[in-house]
Amino acid sequence: MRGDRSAGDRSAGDRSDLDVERLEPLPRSFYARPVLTVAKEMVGAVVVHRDDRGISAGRIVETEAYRGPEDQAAHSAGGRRTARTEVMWGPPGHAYMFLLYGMHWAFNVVAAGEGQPHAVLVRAVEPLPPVAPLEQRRGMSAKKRELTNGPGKLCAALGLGRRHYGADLCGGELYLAAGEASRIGRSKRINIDYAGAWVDKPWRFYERGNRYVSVKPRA
DNA sequence: GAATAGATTGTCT
DNA sequence: GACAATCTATTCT
Repeated sequence: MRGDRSAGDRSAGDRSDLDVERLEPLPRSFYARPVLTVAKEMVGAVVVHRDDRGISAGRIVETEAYRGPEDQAAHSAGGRRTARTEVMWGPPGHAYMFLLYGMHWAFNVVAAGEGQPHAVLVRAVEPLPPVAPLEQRRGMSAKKRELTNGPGKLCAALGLGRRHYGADLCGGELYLAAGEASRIGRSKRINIDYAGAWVDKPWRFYERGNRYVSVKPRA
């Protein structure tokens, strides 16, 4: 007798009643704040992307803040300003895309103010309906947590890549919409062993108990 | 479930 | 020419 489900049975991860078509972009003022604040408040927000496959969306469940030039883990560490990092030095509310390990794209949001090269990495999202476009791009079912539980995986699923470098998130095909999260956890950032003393900063934020969080947080 | 190796390319030295 | 804010398949237990 499965398949029969009352409202009270609905699991916390079921967002089937959320209508992504009606979500409005967050204003630039959301991004023009300290990067740690933006990173924390992005948990629960929704990434919306429209292209010729239709609409694709995911609810953010994990982020990391990068705060150059002092943060040795950031690509803007030490004041580094090149063609790749240029968008981080500009106004907030734009997309910073970069290629990882020669294969996977990662999606970041530029935060704080112009001249402050700060950004927030989106590490994991929870798929939102319609899930068909995400399943097609990844070649797997939305029932699997592997669909979007990592920076490279979510970009592949949502159709994000190099053409989104520098995209304005306040009025375009790609934006963030407001959303709530309860029980936000905090931990060290992932895979930044090269960053010296900055390795230990608790600048990773995630929704506790959400099955799409990329790795089990260490206590 | 945990550990390991291999893939593959833009960016910077 | 080295290396990277990773993912996947495979091989263990």
